[in-house]
Amino acid sequence: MKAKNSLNPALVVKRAIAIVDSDGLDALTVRKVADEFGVTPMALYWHFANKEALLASVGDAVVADLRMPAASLGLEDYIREAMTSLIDVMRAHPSTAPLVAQQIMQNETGRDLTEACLERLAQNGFTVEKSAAVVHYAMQIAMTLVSGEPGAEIAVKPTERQTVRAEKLAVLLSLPEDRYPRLRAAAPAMIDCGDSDDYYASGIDIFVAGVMAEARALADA
Amino acid sequence: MKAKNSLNPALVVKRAIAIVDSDGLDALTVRKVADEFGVTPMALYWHFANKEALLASVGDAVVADLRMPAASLGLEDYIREAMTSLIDVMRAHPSTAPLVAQQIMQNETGRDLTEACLERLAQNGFTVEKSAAVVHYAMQIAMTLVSGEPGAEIAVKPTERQTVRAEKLAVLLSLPEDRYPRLRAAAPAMIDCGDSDDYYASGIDIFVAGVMAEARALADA
DNA sequence: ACCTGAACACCGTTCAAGT
DNA sequence: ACCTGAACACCGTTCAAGT
Repeated sequence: MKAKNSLNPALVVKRAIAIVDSDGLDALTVRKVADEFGVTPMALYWHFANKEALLASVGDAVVADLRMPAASLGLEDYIREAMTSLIDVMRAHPSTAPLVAQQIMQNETGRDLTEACLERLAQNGFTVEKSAAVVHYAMQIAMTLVSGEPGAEIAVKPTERQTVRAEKLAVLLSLPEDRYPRLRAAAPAMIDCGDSDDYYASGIDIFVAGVMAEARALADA
Repeated sequence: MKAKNSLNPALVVKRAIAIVDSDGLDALTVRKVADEFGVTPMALYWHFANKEALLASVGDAVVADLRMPAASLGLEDYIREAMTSLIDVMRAHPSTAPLVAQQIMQNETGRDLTEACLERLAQNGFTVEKSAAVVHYAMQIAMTLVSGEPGAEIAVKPTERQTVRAEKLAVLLSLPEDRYPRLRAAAPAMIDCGDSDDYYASGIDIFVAGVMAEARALADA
């Protein structure tokens, strides 16, 4: 017989994050969470309206660690810091990245960050539409960088990642050398990005440089 | 009684794409496809090893329309054309974007496009690692731009999109004006990007500008 | 207020059998 | 070669009932 009040939303979310971290997002089922608490699946429905609500709570919990960049920063550094902050939060629990992206506007810090970015973009000549687009790109790109990190294979269980990587590499290396010399040479780098920090820094650099190019174009007009 | 040979991979994939287009990727189930052919779910397993293989075939079928940019183009225009080509292919069947991204290297045109991009990046001083990263970013960003197009709501059935959009807008407009003036002003643009072509052109511009900034940095070194 | 138990309508997939 | 039929191990979720 289980004690009452053994369940509460915060505890459930914590367990859910642990499951997602170890086995991927698809492994997060209502029944599995319930099992780990030694409780009936339906017990969770007292604390969450449905699975969607649980997923939203997971996203919100991960977003909670989001930090605001220093308010004194100019456009370029602010965008860079905002992206870095977002990515850092997602990297802590990579498989939750899609949930974080979906939940960010429901979170106070997420909204404050968005507002601050929109403010800086407006100050630099971006129209409302352009600003909205840039903020949207930033969130989406942060998510894909994390979800699609080569070598991380977020959708696959950690135990099987090595195998999946090896298979992918073998496929690329089986291509004819005369037709795909660059692809074969780049194969290891495409399957595993090597240094994660470099991978993210490079991605952020490209995005920030792109936004600044747009800013210059607007300033010239 | 059903006629034999009523099923073949090409027909099944065509039906699958139709289902995904009208009801989203989650609506694509083995049972639903079978139903539409008036056939047992297990009939599909003669033509496809499993659902994963069916999804791969769907991705491959959509990638098939990918076109190669003119070989004479320089780095900037080539990257732009490659991105545009990828995005155009995905926009034809937006909900399949993740499948396309996953399948692109299994497709001949996809590999040729990748090889050509890697070649041009190498000619412009990009290291193997940097080239691999840029190509990877391009694919991932193309996918998120399409999957995350504001107003498209790929995961939601077309009939419910209007409602979902209205709810999202209401949430943003309920925020306090003194704290979130920019967010409120940008709300309509964030929920619906208005002109899709502008949205994609702007996203491509930012990415290409970012890559060219990197190219200049490498040329200076 | 908080959880159980049985049931329902779904999944993908196996395995043996039909034609 | 191509498909059926029954079965299995999963899902999320409803609804009524227990304490």
